[in-house]
Amino acid sequence: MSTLFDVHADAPRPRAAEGPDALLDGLNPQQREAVLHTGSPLLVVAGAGSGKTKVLTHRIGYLLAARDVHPGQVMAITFTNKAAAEMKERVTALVGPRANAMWVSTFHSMCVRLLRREAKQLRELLDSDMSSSFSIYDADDTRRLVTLVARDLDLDPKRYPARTLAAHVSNHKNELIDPQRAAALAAGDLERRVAEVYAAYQRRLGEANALDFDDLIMRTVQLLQAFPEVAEHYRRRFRHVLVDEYQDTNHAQYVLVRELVGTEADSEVEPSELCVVGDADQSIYAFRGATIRNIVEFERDFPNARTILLEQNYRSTQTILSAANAVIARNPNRRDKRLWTEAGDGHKIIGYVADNEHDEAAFVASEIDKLVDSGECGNGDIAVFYRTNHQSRVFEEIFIRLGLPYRVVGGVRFYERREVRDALAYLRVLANPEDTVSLRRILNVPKRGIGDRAESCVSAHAERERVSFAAALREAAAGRIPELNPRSQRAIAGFVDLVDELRGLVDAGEDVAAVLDAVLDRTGYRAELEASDDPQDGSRLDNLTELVTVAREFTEGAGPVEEAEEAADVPAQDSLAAFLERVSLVADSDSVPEQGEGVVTLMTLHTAKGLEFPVVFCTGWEDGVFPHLRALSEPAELAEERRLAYVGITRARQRLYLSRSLMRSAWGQPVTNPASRFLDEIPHDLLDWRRVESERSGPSAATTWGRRSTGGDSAQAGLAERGMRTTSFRGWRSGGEAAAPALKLEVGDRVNHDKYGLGTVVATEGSGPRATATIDFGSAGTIKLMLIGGVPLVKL
DNA sequence: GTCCATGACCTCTAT
DNA sequence: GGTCATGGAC
Repeated sequence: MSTLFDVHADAPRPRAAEGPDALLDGLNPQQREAVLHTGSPLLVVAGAGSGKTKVLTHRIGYLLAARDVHPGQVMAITFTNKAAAEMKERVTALVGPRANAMWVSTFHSMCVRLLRREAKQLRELLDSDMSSSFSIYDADDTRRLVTLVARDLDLDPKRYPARTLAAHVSNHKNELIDPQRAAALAAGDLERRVAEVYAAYQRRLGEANALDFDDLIMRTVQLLQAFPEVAEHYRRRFRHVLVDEYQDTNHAQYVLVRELVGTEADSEVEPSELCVVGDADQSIYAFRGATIRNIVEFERDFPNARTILLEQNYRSTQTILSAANAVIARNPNRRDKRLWTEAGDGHKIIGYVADNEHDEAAFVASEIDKLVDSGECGNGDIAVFYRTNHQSRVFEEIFIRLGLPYRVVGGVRFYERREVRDALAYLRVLANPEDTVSLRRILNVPKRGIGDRAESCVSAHAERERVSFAAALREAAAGRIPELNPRSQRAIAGFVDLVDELRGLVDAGEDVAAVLDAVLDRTGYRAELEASDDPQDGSRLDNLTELVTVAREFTEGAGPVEEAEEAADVPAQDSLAAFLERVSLVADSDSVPEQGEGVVTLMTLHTAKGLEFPVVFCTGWEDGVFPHLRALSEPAELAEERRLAYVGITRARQRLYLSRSLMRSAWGQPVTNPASRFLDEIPHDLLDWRRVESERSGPSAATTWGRRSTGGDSAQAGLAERGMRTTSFRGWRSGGEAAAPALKLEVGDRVNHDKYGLGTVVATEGSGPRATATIDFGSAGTIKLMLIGGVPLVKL
């Protein structure tokens, strides 16, 4: 979690102090050309591991050091906070602290920043009372609001599930289609319904003073287009626009970039210099609207554009690159690109066929153990990848059992946990009283006697009187809704008073952590969890404590300082808004552990993009799992899965393991899957199969073996078609282990662990099968272990 | 109004 | 194997 709010302002000696040419040292000819290129739009096609971040940061450094560009004229856009923070840090290392005046941020936070600055125009554009403290709705909020809207429109939730409706609305927004045009374009029944929902949903968002993720981009584009003087202001200011991961942009983001840069036709201002970096082979977000078109057609979109290809790889061994090249070469219609390295062949790729997913996890665990024991690498050098989040479970189980420190990135995310969302909903209501979705979420949480009946009564009143839900709630509290029974009225009055009281704290200038703490206390939320005997509520409590800590770090940390230059943009009391914005826009990859943390990192292939590890275990190579079942029949989706394979393989620096399982349980049912077609696409001499068939299991193993041994032919066929997870969320997933605690420990007990040696118990938590102990093993570190059977630990 | 049993659908990936 | 929406009992 700490990486989230870290800002490293402390620069050693800026490289630029040695003169601008020092910024060109150590670059290969193509990289150097990309840094030096001046004037016309530039596309850097950067293969995996080809030093694209280096090019971006050195280019910015060179602009500042040699081309007399002021940092305030530079805007750099990425997709994750982590990437933005890294870029800022590296530029700072090159040119010193003046780099702080640059806008380096994600698409989404850049848009939030712009929209908050231009709140007046935004109000005009939306013709609503939208204030600069608008809420940001994520996928879950969006789904809830769509559910309300669909209910209002009397749509059958079976025929028109909220998820489907929300997905269609999202697609429209990514294509910059407004509700009117959606209605005009609608052909079938579904599309007409979607258009209706879209219109009503946008109206409700406006009333709630909220924007969803897609709106952040779409509204920014609309604002720049509707107010040319605003667009011109930004064009005059940002003479250099740089975009990372350009292959992941969707249509709206593409238009946004064009609006920011401007064209010759925008008479007054010369277009700004544009530099985009990307790799079509690593485009894996088509499902959320990203279109490869943007990178493929760059030269058509921006006449005079220059393209530079980076193919030399500085990350992996040639063996790994050859495997990656061979797989990606199967994709049709791609620009040929072959990664190469001077690093030599290195180790062979190790393959393993497991009997089931537990066997696969055990193999991974034992290999990790061997590698770490041999001293070849530490746990922090190792990553385990899988296609879908739920596959992490078996790895977690065995890692916990063995006391192997790990962290799962993503999955059931911290900010998606019920208790965390509840707490944040309170904060959002305090920051934005009109936030209907959040208001309705907390109305009866914890239970205070405001049931469905009372809620729909208030909601109906709001509709009838054409006032907001928040206003109707006040009416209700004042007894002006006759349909409401006195008991409900009292309960609502109590709730309104509670919220007012809490808002008083915000107005009095209390910091976010203090407000959050008060929320948890005065609502009784904390007390309810403390009183509960459900073991899950223990970790809920921990998560809330963690959230308070995050809030405190945010207040004390660099949050506001980082934006010193821009501080005047946002009213001071909006540290609350700033905090909410930050937690709304975090990405999974923002919480990837640092190598120094010494934990094995588990994550999906999607989250792995942009990262690298000395040792990579890529698991679940089975048709139906990876490539995913839903991609098998769809060539475009299969191509995207293949790019995902390419991404996974190219994350590895030294050692790569590929594994699959003959059998795995899905939805509680055992399923057998054939080998992934992508395995056959890897030249056989690059692979060293540690185990190919089951010695124990039955017929399915034989057929799978047969398929593997005729790999060459089927390839043709294929062508035709903080410590552990607990840093940010203490407590593990529920369910699973049934074993009783192997031993009872108390603080102060001395123990001996097979692997970590002697230690002292410093804390214990939970009971029964969930009992854990945090143990200080001295030089081996402080580690939290589950005390279930099988843990190699004895009490002394 | 709250609690609990049932069943659908599910998990693909995520700012 | 989990979550969430729904419906009936109290």
